[in-house]
Amino acid sequence: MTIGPCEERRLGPHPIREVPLARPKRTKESDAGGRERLLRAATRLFAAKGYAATTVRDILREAGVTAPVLYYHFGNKEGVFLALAREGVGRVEAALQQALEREGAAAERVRSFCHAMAAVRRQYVDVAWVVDAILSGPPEAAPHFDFRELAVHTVRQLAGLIHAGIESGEFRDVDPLQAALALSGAVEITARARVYEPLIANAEEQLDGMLSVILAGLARTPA
Amino acid sequence: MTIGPCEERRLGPHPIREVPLARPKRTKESDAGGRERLLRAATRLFAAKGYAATTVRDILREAGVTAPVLYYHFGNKEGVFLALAREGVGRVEAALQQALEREGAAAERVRSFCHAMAAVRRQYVDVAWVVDAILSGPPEAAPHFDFRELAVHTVRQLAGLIHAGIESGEFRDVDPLQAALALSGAVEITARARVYEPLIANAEEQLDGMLSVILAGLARTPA
DNA sequence: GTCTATACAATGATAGAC
DNA sequence: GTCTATCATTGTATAGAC
Repeated sequence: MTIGPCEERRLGPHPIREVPLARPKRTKESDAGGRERLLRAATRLFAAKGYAATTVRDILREAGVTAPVLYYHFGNKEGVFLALAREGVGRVEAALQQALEREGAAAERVRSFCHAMAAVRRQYVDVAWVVDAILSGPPEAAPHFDFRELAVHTVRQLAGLIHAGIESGEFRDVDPLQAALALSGAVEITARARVYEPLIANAEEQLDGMLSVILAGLARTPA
Repeated sequence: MTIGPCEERRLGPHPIREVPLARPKRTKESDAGGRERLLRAATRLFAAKGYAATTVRDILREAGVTAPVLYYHFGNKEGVFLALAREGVGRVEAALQQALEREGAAAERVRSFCHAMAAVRRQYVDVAWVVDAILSGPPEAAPHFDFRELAVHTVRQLAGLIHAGIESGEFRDVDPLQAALALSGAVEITARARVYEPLIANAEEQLDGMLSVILAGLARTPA
């Protein structure tokens, strides 16, 4: 392999050019106050480009407000993210709690819990991976935020459902945690459906198929 | 809920302070040339902080070289990432090809393929999700790189193994693709073991357990 | 192939008026 | 609560010597 200077396209300093920041485009019908608008804009942008790659100016332009509005409500860029993450976690918890309260056979309860996980994860994948990314490394420049706790708690709840199914004799005597992790894996794949795009036409349907495969392995009576 | 100014810690401009860039710390025993050193440093940093949050200066300091070395070899920051991603993909392909060539019962072949996937994913999770993140959004500031193709190809290979198991009568007549996706999910969970830390003591062992659960659902003869 | 020195745009954040 | 104007710092990238 030859060694030599890289000949690929060289760019001038800072390739990402921005439209000259003119008057923020606040359309007449836009309703919500600055706080809400900022939160929504930030969610869209963090999702599309990630936390670090999204600049404060990006958020301002997208929200149609000016800098002091952001700093007034959230203190700084990190504050925007934290507010947004907290809100997201709240909704996830609510959705899962609701799914947990459903009645029925263990297999059905597991199924609807997993679908709820997938739905909520699909809605917040992007926020999720941003938080995750921030958490995974060393604590440098990292907004401290407990997202792992939510993930772990969710798997535990799922394991609880499986444990109940074993107790009732509906499931074989497997390790509930391992089964719960396997099911979470299916949910995870669904949430990342974009990556497997050519393989997954209908994510919800595909998830149901995966759940069937795994639940067959849990059932006491062979399929 | 009251609305008011955010009172959380305000920071001066640019909280992340850098040590005044002095002479790069190139220890005497450091062997490799600039190219290798840069690649290794960038991998570590992208892994810890993500692509966007890692600055060229970070990479230079970590590698112990100066700016022109980077621009000579890779053209720009993106070039460093692409070089590193290409190298990673190459290794993944090699590892999986090797696992694919193993002989034995279908269940065993599936198992070792999944373990290879996990091993290689665990080694490159960070690069993987950086690429993934870059790919998922709209094509803004996105180095064009085909990582999805690798993921899809891998699932297809796994589905092939399962299909063979069905043909030979070892597995039930399930949808090979759904089974392959479910197995990929287990691998994915293992690769993200950090997130589920309190639940996963030994990732490899846990993966084996998950595979057992799923393979039980595939087996023709009940467990 | 690697160094010193530096250009200059974009960044996060603030002051102070209204 | 929101605006205009602006700051200091960081960011990517280059010129030119060796």
